[in-house]
Formats: sequence, C-alpha cells, structure tokens
Amino acid sequence: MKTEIDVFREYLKENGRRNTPERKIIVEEIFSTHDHFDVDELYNRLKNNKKNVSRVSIYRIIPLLIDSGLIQESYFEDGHCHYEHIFGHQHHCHLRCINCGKILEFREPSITAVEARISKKYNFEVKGHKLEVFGYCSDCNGTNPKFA
Amino acid sequence: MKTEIDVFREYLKENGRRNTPERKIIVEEIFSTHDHFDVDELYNRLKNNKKNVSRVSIYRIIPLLIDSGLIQESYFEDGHCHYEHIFGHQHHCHLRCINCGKILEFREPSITAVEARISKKYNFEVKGHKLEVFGYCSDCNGTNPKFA
DNA sequence: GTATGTGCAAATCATTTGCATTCTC
DNA sequence: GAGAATGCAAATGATTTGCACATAC
Repeated sequence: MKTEIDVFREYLKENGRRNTPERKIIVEEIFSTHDHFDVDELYNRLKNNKKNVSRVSIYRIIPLLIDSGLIQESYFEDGHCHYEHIFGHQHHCHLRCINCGKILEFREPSITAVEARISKKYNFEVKGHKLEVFGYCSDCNGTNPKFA
Repeated sequence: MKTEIDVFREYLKENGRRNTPERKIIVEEIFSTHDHFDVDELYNRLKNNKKNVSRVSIYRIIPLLIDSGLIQESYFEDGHCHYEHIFGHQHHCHLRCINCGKILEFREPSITAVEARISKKYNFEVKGHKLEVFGYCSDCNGTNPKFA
C-alpha cells in the first residue's frame, strides 16, 4: 500500500525534481495528524519536534504538494490560507460559523453527481470541489451579532 | 422596488452608521456591472470615472457591504480576495480552471437541499454557501500542464 | 559536476492602523 | 457640536525573491 511519502517521491521523480530530506520531513509532519494546517502552524510543529526546516521551504514545497494531489487549499481565514489533506482522506465539505469561526466538517456525496453533470455540460476535466456552507452555529445562533 | 442603494442606506441607519457620499459612490460603482471585482479593480474603476475614494475607504466599506448582504467574498486568488454581488443576483457557483484561471458560473439549485439538511442536522442558521468546482477547462483540457 | 534546493535577509504586496481633518446627524 | 468617517502615511503580516552555499542525482 502506497504511503503519502511514496506518492510524493514518485511525483518528484516523474517531474525531475529532487527528493530532499526537508521534503520528506514536511510530508511526514503534515500527515502525522488528520487536521487542517497553515504555514505558521506547520512551521511551529516542525520546530517543536526539532525538525529544522525554514518557513521559506514550506512555502516552496506546498505548491508541489498541491500539484501532486496530496493536499489542497481548504479555506482562507485570518489573512492566510489553510490547507487540508486529500490523500487518504474522504472528501468533506465545511460548515463555518460566521461569528465564532468554528469549522465543522460534513460529508456530502451528492456533490459527485453535480460534478459529473458540470463536467459533461462544460467539457471540464473535473479535479475536485470545495463546498462551504456558512452561517451561525448552534452556540452563536440567535445572537446574530454585529461586528464592532 | 428597492435598489441596492436603498438597501444599504437602510442598513446604515439601522446600525447607527452614516450615509456618506463615498459609500454611495462605492455601492453604485460595484453594481454598475454584473461582474466580480477586487479592491484594486474597484479602485481603478473609480479613479477612471473621476470618483475620488481612497483605497482605505474601500477596505473599510467592504465589510459593511458584506454584513448588509449586498455582496459576499467569492474566491481568493492572486494573493487577494475577490467579491461578488448577492443583491439582485441569483446565487451561482464557480467552475475554475486550474491552468488558465478562467472562471465560469453555473447554477446549482440542489445545494439548497443540502443546506436544509445540514441546517437541521447541526442546528446551524445557514446564511449561504460557496461551491467551487475546479479542474481543467475545455481549452486546457488534456494539456494537464505542470507549473514551472 | 551540474543544476536544483535550502535558508537567510531583504523586498513586495495586500491589508490595517494612528492620527489629523472633515463631515453627517 | 459630538462622534463617525475619510485619507494620508506609516505599520503590519503573509508571501516572494536574490543570492550564496549545500547537496541530490
């Protein structure tokens, strides 16, 4: 069974890129949890584990991870992008609270049908989708708060 | 029939905010086309029309427009956010080409059912959604290009 | 050996903030 | 007239780039 490291190594080879220790470290760290991540978080996780990889390298490696199909951009919040795993994870959608920022995940298989329809209609080679539903969560519900 | 200007004026009044000429100019400019926009584009459109409104004011007024329900964040690309109209527009989803960046719009009424289901299941007060399908468009299809 | 990758420091770009001035209510 | 809004200039924060050195192939 192929691991994410295998997938990435193959991707690098196919594309004439090099298999460096930093790249392996980053892939391992990203897939060591099931959670979403952002650059800063990832950098700190690496630092705490005494893995020395610079922020710059993270920025440079992320596009490769996306292109290789291991991860994708998930949502943009607090001025920066958040990423999520694709490899080894079922696709899921996000439910975001406009007030407290909480993010829930849910599964929505019916989108597959939408993809198929769209693909045919627009002659698109569909690679994926992102569905985000936003509103007020059960805690913030009814408050309907205004920002300052 | 209420215009976007009316809606915004009411919103301002209800929230104890002021109805300034800059705010009116911005709303008018945004709704003068049916297109998506970003801050820089909007700033330049205003400038070309000899409407003097600073970039800072645009940044400050956009959150009000979102809160008032006139516009919403649409997608994040090229390092900045793009916005789209809600008022006077049927909701639509986006189809984005990973290669050339082209964005097509399509209607997908079935998402309403998804919203209702989610709303009930998670006790969420749903305010809207964003669905983006990405892949290679008919022009870029088959190329499956790699970035540099 | 060569070209690619890394990491530092500096640069860039979008967005935010401090503050004096202007204007709506 | 008081509090809010504007616009400038400066600050901030994320991301990118130039460059010297290191290293995978």
